[in-house]
Amino acid sequence: MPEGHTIHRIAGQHRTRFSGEAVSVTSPQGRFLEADRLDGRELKAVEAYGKHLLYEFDGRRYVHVHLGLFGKVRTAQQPAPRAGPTVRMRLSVDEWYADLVGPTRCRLIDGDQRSTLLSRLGPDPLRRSADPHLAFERISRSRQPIAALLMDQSVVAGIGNVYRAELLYRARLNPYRPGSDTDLEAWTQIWEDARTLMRAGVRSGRIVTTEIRDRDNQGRIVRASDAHYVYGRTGRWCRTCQTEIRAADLAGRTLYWCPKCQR
DNA sequence: GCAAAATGTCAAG
DNA sequence: TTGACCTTTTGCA
Repeated sequence: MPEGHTIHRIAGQHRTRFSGEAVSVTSPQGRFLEADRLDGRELKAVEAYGKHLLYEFDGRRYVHVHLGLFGKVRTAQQPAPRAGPTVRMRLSVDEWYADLVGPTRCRLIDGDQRSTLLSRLGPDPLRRSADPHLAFERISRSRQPIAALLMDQSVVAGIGNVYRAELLYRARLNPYRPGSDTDLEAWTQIWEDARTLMRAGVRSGRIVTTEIRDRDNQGRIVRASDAHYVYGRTGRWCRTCQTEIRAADLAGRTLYWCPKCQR
């Protein structure tokens, strides 16, 4: 499920498995009408920016994919099973196929539209060239709660509801503090923490923010409830201070925090 | 078997 | 601020 780490993970896999080849592009569901125009063309590159995924084909044409809340990509070895009516786009090469299901966006765009899209995104902690100061300029001048700013993709690209909650907890920051209360040192710490956690997310394919390993000594995947400090832990006890974890609605999304650790 | 919720975004009012 | 959109999974009868 999709925060920035998921998108970068998919981009990496698809770059390796599909780019540099002539790719069969189809829309079994029929709703990606432009699939025909790309079918059999060479895929030049695959890039992730925040939560956006871009497949570049000849002539600066791009498939822009956004998974939204429910979208998924399934990548596996051939032979591909018959595609059901929910598969918006299928990519196929000799060895691999990938099915895109339930995206909020899947459309063909040109270079100008790509530029417009990228211009609306803040720095992405998963991209080497990202400049955290661009985000700091927005945050330090805003009276919006820091929790809202971290979710604003034009401020920082790629952070979602889980990373937001966990980053604020790890920084011991109250989510309702105005952005303007954040000094550069505090922001730098959050940014570096985001890079660390999100890179680990790209590697493992899951969000683990607690100081545990992805797998225990027997190789079993740790329980999801053990992987987070506050996200999804409403009514349970804070690992650090035993206070009850709170949840509230902020701009239509559920915010989680520890009222004692994050004063 | 169905309702509700989920790691998201945008447009309408 | 609310509703629409897209799909799968979970929890409750």
